[in-house]
Amino acid sequence: MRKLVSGGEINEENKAQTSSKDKGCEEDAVLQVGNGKGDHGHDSLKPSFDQKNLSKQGPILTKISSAEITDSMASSSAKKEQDDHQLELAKVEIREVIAENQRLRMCLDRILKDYRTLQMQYQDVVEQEAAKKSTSPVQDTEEESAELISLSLGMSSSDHFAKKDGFSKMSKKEKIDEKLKKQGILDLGLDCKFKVPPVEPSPVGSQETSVEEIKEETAGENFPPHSLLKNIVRNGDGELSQQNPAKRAKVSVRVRCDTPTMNDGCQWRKYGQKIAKGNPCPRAYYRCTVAPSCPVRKQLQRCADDMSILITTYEGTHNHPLSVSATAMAFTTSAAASMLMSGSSTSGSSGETSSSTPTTNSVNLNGFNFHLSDNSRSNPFYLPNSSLSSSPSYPTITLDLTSNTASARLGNFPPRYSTTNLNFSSLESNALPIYWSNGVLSYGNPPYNKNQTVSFGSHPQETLYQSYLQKNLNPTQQSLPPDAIAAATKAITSDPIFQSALAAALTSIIGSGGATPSTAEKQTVGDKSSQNIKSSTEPNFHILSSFPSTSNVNKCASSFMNKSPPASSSQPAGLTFLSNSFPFSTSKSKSNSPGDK
DNA sequence: CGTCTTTGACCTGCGC
DNA sequence: GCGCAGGTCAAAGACG
Repeated sequence: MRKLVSGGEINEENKAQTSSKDKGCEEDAVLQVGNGKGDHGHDSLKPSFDQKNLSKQGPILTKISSAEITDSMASSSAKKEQDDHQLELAKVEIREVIAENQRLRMCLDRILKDYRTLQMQYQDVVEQEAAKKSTSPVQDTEEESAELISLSLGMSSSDHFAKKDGFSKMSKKEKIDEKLKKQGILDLGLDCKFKVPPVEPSPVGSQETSVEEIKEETAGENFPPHSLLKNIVRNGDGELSQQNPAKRAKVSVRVRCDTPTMNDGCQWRKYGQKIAKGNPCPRAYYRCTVAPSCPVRKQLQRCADDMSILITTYEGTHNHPLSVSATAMAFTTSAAASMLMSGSSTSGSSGETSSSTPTTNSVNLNGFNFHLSDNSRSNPFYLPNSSLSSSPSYPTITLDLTSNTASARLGNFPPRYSTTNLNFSSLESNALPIYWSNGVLSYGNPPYNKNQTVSFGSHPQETLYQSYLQKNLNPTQQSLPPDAIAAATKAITSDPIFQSALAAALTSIIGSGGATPSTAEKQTVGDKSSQNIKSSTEPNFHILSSFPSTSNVNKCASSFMNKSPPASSSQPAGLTFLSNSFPFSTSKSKSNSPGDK
């Protein structure tokens, strides 16, 4: 409106006349042109203004052409359109927020539903247990449990066999825990759950039922809430296995890293630091803070020999959902721990004293050396100058991602064999060094070739979730005959857990492709093909560095976990691992991994 | 002001 | 029983 009477001169004078203190109002007036609203506040200003102009510069008013008026109208209409556009945008945003709200509500509903289901199952188990207490013989349950593998990181074989030896001595909670395990779920620890299809037709009817139920659950879920909630339900008694320090398993990851730490996707809070003997670098202690009650802890320490090597030791089982990147790491460590636990189980049942000579079983699989070493004696299993291995009561597995051939070593590993090299690798060229530099874990010599071919052996269906060591590496043997080695080779390569460990490790490593995490995350699904890793032999591990949503990842992960190895089928098992973000990424977020600041 | 890190003290297990 | 070493706690300070 003001503009209607404002020529160039008027504007100049107007500015001079309107005092500086009214500048804000002036701007408002201009802004409100065309709005048709809110002019009232400036009505007092306008009359005097207009009158002055009219009286003093009346002739100028005549100079205002119709074209100017048209322009003014046009500009006002343009502003109207702008406002309308903004309004539309706001409406769209509101709609999106409403939709998001609905999605979240549905998610919450699902969680609640699962919670209720699990609560009912828990009650059933409690009731069944109470009923069984009076009637069922302990012997049967012992045999059943012996066929199942507890892979909880933090549940050692000693637990298992202690229970086996004295099942009747177990507390009620322990029994429930045991019972839950019998329902077909292997607790892999670190929030990874494997379900165990019955190897043979199980005499226990409930097992089939539970497996079916779980299948049903997972079919419709974006993430495996049954395992999560079960874990939460179990948490109270799950602590039993985790709180006993002598029975906890540890997984160490050695990686070449020039940053203070590596981001494994979890949130950690530092609670202590110590100078360990034999290592000038202090050891830092971290606790998982994703969930308040999460028992998982980790230790960070630089290798005394090579300061560029960062040793991260994980301990415990997450009792909360993990991010995709954290899941990949947890999956790797838990799978490694499962190997460890399988080994521990072997020794636990044997009751045999350990040999005085430390021995090593070395497995080279496409560059990943899994060293199963006996360090139950004073011999440090892995790091001569590090006290990480000096705790003889903690079974520890070390995933070494630093050397030319990335390796994993099982510390405290009880089997008493002479050194056995089991070489599964037909593609030694894939044994490329892994470097952690500038917050990026690189695999192989740069530039990394994404189309690595990885062989994982064959016939995963031949051993069905049995402890390969229990089965093939009998601790009573002091040395392995060639056929035993072959059997062990076959068993290990065909063990799904072992494969999963490798696949997860490779997912972590290859998923980065040497790119920064942000780049990796930016990759679209269309890039999958370039990320796929083709296996020369079945099964194929399709490792995708990028995926749109966690739900897909979890669906896939659960489908993998639910995979029932066909007992006699020759159908190759195609496993797909997904990761939409690289687990080892540096983050500037304070809440992320410590040392990332 | 809340959260996280730092750091000395304390606890526990183990070997002698 | 004592000393050592690893692990944890908790008060104080730093930081955003």
